[in-house]
Amino acid sequence: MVACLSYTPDPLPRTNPFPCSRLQFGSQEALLSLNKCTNFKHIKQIYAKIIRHGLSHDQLLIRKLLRLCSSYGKMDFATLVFHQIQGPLTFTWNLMIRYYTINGCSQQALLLFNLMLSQGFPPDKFTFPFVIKACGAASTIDLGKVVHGLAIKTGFIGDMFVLNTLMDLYFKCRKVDCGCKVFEKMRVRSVVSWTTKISGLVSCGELDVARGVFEQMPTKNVVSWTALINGYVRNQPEEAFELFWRMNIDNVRPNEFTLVSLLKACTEMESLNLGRWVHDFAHKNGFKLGVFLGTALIDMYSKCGSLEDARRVFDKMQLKSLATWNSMITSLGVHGCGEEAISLFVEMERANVQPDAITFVGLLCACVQTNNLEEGQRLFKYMGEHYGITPIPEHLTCMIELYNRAGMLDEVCILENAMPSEPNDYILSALLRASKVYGLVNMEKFLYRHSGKVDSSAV
DNA sequence: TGCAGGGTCT
Repeated sequence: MVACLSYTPDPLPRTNPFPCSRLQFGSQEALLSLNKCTNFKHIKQIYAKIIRHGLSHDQLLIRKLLRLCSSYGKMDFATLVFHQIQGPLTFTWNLMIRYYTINGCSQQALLLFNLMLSQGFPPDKFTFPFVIKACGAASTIDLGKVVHGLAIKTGFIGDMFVLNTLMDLYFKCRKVDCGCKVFEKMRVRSVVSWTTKISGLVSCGELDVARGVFEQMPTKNVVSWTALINGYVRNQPEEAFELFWRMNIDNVRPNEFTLVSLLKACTEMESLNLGRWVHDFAHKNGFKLGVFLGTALIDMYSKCGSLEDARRVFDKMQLKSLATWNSMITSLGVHGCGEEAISLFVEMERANVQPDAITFVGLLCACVQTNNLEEGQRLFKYMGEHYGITPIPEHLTCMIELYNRAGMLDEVCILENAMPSEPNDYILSALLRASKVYGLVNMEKFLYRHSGKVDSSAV
């Protein structure tokens, strides 16, 4: 968390180290160069040039640079650049807070806000939504309440963006009453205010209340329709489609978000025909096969039983995200195509896509499906040694299952070292299966050591 | 510079 802020870069020159340079490189040229940047190395070169030509005081230029660093996920370099600015404007502080949150560094965002205040830089109406979002991302409702108080004290609480973000924070932290209170106190409400309340209630499990709020909404747009549709996907997928038809009658055009929700509903219903209909609808209505829609289609086809269609979508996708690769690898694995799953993983590595823990869940599941202990052991080792990925319960469940099937219960016990303090139900089930089959006394002891939930009669 | 809805996991 403190990594970015405690990062101590080599000192950079604050003045032009090449005052006699004859090169013509002003702010305009620097901006043009930044606009043409295609890789991070290029950004660093331009920054060096900015320093050399004494342009580092130009905050417009620096903000552009920070935005590029953020888009490349290079927040360590952005931190270095930011701390070279003498007297950053509130605008620039705001952007840094926002970029930290976007890049998953919400703690750094909050630390930077604290630094901003302690150095006497005044927050403005833009600062608060960014900071409140950081509180939400860091799940710190207590700090969120402090920021709420500060927004009141500084007079920015009347801003609709601040109120909408606050409401969202309270709902995301399951403080339904506080979220509703913010909504009630709003003098003016936008479609975003209403939609924030609807989606907030839907995550808090208050679907009926959310429906009531939706019906009261003066103006509905595609986001509000999709928020409600999404609420029905898991437990009442048919109702999600009913709402979709109603939305069409109301002449609200669905977007990619809507179709992804519908595909999830198809998956819940295990309806390949309906899934094909959504795919066809997307095609006929000119939707591009983007990463979200494409990945949702792969998942739907796979879970509805058509691995061939899933693979066809995967091959057709021009742009693939990590989730896309993971979805296809998992699909191959659960359909018993273990070798193909591993081949696709090799292809993924060749494409320079960095795998994550979920990739290895898919791969290890593929090994379980095909009873391939040797490959499972190799991948489990490779995951840690090559990628530094720490095993999560899903990996351990697969490994226990593999060792269990091979009758290697001593190996199961070795996994104890990697076991979380409170193994989840999947792990306990896998261990129980192992214990039940082989009736090992040691296993019973092991289970008792890790959970008070297990009844000895079940073993 | 801003606020709402989406994909991969035993």
